[in-house]
Amino acid sequence: MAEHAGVSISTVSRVVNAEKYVDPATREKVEASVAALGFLRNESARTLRPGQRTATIALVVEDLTNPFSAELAHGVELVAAAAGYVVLLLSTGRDEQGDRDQTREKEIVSELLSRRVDGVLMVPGVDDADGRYAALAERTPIVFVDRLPRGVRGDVVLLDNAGGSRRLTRWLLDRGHRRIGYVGGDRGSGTGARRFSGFRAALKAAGVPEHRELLRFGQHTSEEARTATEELLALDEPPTALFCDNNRMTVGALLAVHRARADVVLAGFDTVELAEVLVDRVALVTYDPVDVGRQAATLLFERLAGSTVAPRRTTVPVELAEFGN
Amino acid sequence: MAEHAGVSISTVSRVVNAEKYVDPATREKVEASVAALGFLRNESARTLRPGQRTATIALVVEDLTNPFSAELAHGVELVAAAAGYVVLLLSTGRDEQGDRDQTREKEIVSELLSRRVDGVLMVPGVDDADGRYAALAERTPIVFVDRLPRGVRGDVVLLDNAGGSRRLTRWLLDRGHRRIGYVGGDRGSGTGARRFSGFRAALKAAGVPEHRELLRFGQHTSEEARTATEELLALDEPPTALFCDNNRMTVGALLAVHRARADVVLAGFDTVELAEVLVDRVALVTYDPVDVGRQAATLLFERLAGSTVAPRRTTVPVELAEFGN
DNA sequence: CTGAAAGCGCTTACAG
DNA sequence: CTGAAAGCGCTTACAG
Repeated sequence: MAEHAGVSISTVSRVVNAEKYVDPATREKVEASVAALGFLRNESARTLRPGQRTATIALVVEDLTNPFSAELAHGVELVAAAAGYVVLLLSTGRDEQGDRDQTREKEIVSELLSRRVDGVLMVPGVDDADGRYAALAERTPIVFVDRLPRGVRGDVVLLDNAGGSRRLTRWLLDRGHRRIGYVGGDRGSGTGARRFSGFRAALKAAGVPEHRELLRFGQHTSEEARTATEELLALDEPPTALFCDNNRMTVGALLAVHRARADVVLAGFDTVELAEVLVDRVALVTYDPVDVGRQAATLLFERLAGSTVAPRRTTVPVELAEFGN
Repeated sequence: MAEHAGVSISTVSRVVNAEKYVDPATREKVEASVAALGFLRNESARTLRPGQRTATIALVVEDLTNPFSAELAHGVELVAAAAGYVVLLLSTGRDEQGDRDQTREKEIVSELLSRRVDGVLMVPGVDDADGRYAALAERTPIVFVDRLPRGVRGDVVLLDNAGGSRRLTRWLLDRGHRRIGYVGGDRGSGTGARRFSGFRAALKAAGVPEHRELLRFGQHTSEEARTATEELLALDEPPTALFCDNNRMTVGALLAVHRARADVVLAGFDTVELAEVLVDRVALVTYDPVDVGRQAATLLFERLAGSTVAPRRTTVPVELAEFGN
């Protein structure tokens, strides 16, 4: 490359980096050679120098087949691309029990550290018992999304899970429902726990007793949710309304209610396409996952720009959308 | 690191790379230091050496908010992770006309080349007029997904678009439909063109004339598809069935048909959750995008393992699923 | 405005 | 089995 242009490699570097103080004629010569040879600077070599960035951020999610993760990733990618960064995508997956695979998470942490990514966006597991996130956070700016694991400091972008659930539950209570079924996923996970606590808080505030036989946790797929809903509907005293704590649950419940032609009102967390045309009355708590990704990435880039303010917590508001005739 | 362990950096390298011919005692010493210091090899430095890989592949899609892309990415990630590789995710986006943004695509190609990714998986635009893919393909193994752009050689994983459309159309014809509306996206794009050609082929084979007034192209969102469907249903002689050429189209058509309570049978390409409970009768051509990603990644890793056979073409079969009472 | 030289953190022949 | 040394492709003071 340098020989082809008849200059030193320092000069090539200066041209490629668009530095000032290069003679226009020299610049032209070099640019001609760059074009002729299809020269593209080796990023690994550039990165090697201390103080140089990889211009790479990583996004760690559980599973991209969940639309939340996919849209989140899209929001992140938009911001990253605009900043000239590139996104490394890693999924943690789940083990047989539906928990986070800790081995895989540790592997991911090492990978990110080895590759010297400039920053990390992560939908974390609920706790950080072994300090794996802390070890990462010590060396790399990190923004957590959707939950802040116990035992780590870091910026975090949260959804208003409890608040959304409270509003959704109140919506049902306002319509006179007292026997509300709960179709839920993981009760232990941060998200599920917060949504359930919002549900309970609303009942308590209204002085409405809980019906333990109407609570179904542990469903992971819409199929499981459908079965759980069918069981609820088959009770001697079935619920008059259902609270679904995420989109999988809502889909399953919709199927069950629709097929049973049951007269049940639905309230669900997350957007579900076509939900509103399936049952007579439904309310959904929604938010824009793309925007969550955008916000989280923006926080991260503020850190990369040098911000050293105390860990920040942003809560993305949720909307209650009511459908039905 | 080397000093901490009291050995040379060569020895550290040997231990970290799990090479043989290291004295067990030395190995232990080094491993202790690695643990104590939290040492993690700098991947950029390793990569710099000629012949070394980045252990990175890139996936280029248009837009991750489309479930097809997201599930594809998941399949890719599974295979990559199993091989110890990491996935760089890049989206091309679309410009105002709904076309691929060529500037962004060129940017992506440079990025991939600069970063010396070991391989690329790409859902490409339809043509390669300026040879941007060819320039990439010359230096990097590449597998195209869903379409092979004109003017490039490369492995490719295709869907049976024309075949699926043919079957779907035949399904409608077998049920006596002769006036079939077509709700389509981009007619020019490889995918859309193939699906439409399958539709036409089936009509022709059955000796059924085309009704030009029943063809609606150019819809990009489900909202636009809904409007187009409403127009079709409002015709003096409306169609008795609708062919929807992708999931966005099917969603829009479902909404329109459902709200108009129209007596229309639907046939659609791609999976649409809950579709079957919305209308009385519907057939969908489906396939597993996760598996498409898995297959494409597998082809790529075969290339990375040294395969030099001629460009291969895989076609992922599609299923016809029939719903309704 | 430009070049020679050091050095980033590794891997890998080459000796020993 | 281990170390000294070269070299990967860059960037960046340092001279000039």
